[in-house]
Amino acid sequence: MGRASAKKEAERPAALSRERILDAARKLVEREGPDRLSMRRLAQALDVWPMALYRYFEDKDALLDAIVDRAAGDVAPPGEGTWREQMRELLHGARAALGRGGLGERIPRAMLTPGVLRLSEEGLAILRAAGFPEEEAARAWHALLSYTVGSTLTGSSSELADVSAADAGFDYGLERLLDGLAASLESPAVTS
Amino acid sequence: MGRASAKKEAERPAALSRERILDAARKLVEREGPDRLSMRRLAQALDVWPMALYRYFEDKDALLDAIVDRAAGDVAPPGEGTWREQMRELLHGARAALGRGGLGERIPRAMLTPGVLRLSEEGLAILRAAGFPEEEAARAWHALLSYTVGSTLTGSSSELADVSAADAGFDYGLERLLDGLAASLESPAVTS
DNA sequence: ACCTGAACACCGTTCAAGT
DNA sequence: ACCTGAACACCGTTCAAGT
Repeated sequence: MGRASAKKEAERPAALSRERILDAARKLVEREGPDRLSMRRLAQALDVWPMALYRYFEDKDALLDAIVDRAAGDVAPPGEGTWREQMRELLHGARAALGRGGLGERIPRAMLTPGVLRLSEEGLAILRAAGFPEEEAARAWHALLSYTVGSTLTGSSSELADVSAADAGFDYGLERLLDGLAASLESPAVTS
Repeated sequence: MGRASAKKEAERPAALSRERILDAARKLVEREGPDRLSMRRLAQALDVWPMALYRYFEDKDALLDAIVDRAAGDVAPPGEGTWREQMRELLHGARAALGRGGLGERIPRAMLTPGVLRLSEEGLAILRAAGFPEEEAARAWHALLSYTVGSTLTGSSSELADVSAADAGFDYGLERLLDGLAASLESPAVTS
């Protein structure tokens, strides 16, 4: 960084960086949809040749993983409240972050990136604090995340074009799932 | 069909048809994954030029919709039993059918195809028979389908490579969701 | 170290024929 | 009616330079 002071500011269009590439990629995905994201188009948006991107990301999959990573990492940690309130808050955040541009379907691939791991840790912590034994907390989190990811896909479907209807649909199922989890917390099953 | 008897059987490699194309496409997706399905490769597998396929499907999306349509249509209708047993059976079938080759993420697009509509009708019928009012049945089905679709994605993730573990994970969340729905059936909420 | 060019091996799809 | 060819406008990515 800055090994010799540039003669003039803005002489070069700002050096490339993971950060700058991810910002541009996100913008492109949000504006034109995930199908329109190509390395070539992204490079063009950054006024750079396509191959320049490969110095920062191994390939397109790595770039998409990084987008999901950052989106998940940006989900706000829940505030004070009961475990149900906290879980609701966390998953609403996740749904909003992953819904943009069909990122949900890429979650499985990116499960082990820092951002997604942090999100999962947050979810697990809520469940542990609620009293779920470790193993059941893991299963409960998996169920909640699966439901949320599934909802980002089916929720953008044609019959639920209405955003608030989609939200209400998500909340209905989430409350039922939380009800079921709460019941299992009160009277644990003998097995499983 | 057969406007003049062919001089010899197997003189021509069997005429193209939607059925034959779909069979080949399914085989390709199951064997090599959905990313490997291209119109060109599919045409090659059928020993035909790429453009021949376009006489049977408007474009690649239409072909993929048809694959999902047929997969959903092939899900066995549930047998006798309680509504929970029937729903379990239906969704296990759906999960198996959609899990093959990442078809789940294409469900939203194909929501209005006959096969997926039939599947939804089956699910709604179970819920209506269980006593859910029409509107709540629709929401419950949406939740159950979202969870199932989400599970086909997250279930194939790295940490759950073990199939039986993935199945157990799916069942855990499904039972919790069914518990929650059953509870709502017994004591309906004032609103929602 | 970082970016450029050209090239390779693919895509989906249009359009104008062939039979 | 059904399939062929060639072509167009794209892809992701490798490789060998340039500065």
